Amino acid sequence: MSNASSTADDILACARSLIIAGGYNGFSYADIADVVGIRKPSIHHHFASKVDLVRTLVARYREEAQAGLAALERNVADPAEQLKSYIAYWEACIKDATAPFCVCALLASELPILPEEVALEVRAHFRSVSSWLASVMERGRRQGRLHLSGTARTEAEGFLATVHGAMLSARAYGDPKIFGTITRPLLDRLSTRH
Amino acid sequence: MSNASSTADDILACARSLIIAGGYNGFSYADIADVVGIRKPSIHHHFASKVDLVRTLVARYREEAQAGLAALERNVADPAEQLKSYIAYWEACIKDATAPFCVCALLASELPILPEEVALEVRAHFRSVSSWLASVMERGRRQGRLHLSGTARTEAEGFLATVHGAMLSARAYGDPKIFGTITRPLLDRLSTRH
DNA sequence: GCCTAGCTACCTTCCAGTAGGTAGGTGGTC
DNA sequence: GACCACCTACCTACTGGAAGGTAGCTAGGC
Repeated sequence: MSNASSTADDILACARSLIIAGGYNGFSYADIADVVGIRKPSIHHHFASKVDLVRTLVARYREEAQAGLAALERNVADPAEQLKSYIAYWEACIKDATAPFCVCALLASELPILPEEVALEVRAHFRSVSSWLASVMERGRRQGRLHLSGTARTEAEGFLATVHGAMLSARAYGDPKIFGTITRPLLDRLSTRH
Repeated sequence: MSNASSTADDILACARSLIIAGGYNGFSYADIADVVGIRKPSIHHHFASKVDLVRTLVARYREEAQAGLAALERNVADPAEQLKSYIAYWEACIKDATAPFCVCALLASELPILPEEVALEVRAHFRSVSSWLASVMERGRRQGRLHLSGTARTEAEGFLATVHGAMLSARAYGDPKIFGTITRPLLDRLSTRH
């Protein structure tokens, strides 16, 4: 194992950024081949089909996301600070434009035409992020660190939706700052010291 | 004029629902031809190119949206009720599944790979809806009918983002009810009688 | 006689995917 | 250590089909 065959990783990384730009039908094997510096059919050596490639890509994205949230749980004690860090992460992604959109949020918008195997992964991502958010909300309320208007679940869904919408607005306006403009009041409203 | 040539309208309507399902690259002329009951090249008689078709489609969508908002201004006096009606409109769209997503919100997610002519229309839609929302927020505050935490502009952007995110969540969970679950607290928070 | 709204037939380009080959490396066995 | 079997990671050449689009025809209406 170790840092073995980086080509497969390069293909995944390239496909990820192409999906972030234009979704499942927004890129081709030829696009990847050009960037990675490999011939088109060689991609099939690493991933049997496009569905296989994207399913793997989303599965890995989900692993990274889970790992990121787990790290947040370990390193940040306060629920309010956890939400702030989550927002700050995306704010940084959008600002430096490396990955200015959640892969699963983008794919979710195309769900009706997505291959079922990919769709399953995308739906699972929404469930796991929203249930993490709900657990943060619940803990924040118990500890008196977050002020919830409704149930933890409702607050979590509203939070996630606003973050996704803020990504979309940042893209639509071509202005990274709008993400912060939208999410800051969201955090303010939840934090107890208002 | 009058109810002339419905074929062009049929093509636009069909393309619209296909775009709502999977975005700009999620449909082809062949798909439209199948549904409309026409041969593929006949579409070119009505729309010179795919870009032309989609640009026309989005322009018409924008006109309808503007007309809808104007009707809301005419028929509903109270700003809080205007927001409620706006939400109710989308809730109905999502529930009966005829057009469960905003055309421009979906296209906005693919902005980086959209033809420039289409991208311009999409960006314009965001600006006009958000400026309408801002004017409703401002009026609501002046009339003491809406309780804003920040500026009218900020509230409008947050409102729009949450609505878009709620559409996405409804799609991701395959559950129309989640749209209401997310947007109801949004309205409650803004309405003065909380 | 011209316009409208279709049609068939065709073009080029691109798409994901396949077939079959090669160069270089690894491990096993006599 | 020579030979062999097998593997990985690519390659070239190609296929069938779908993409958007073009050329040129025809039937019917004002």
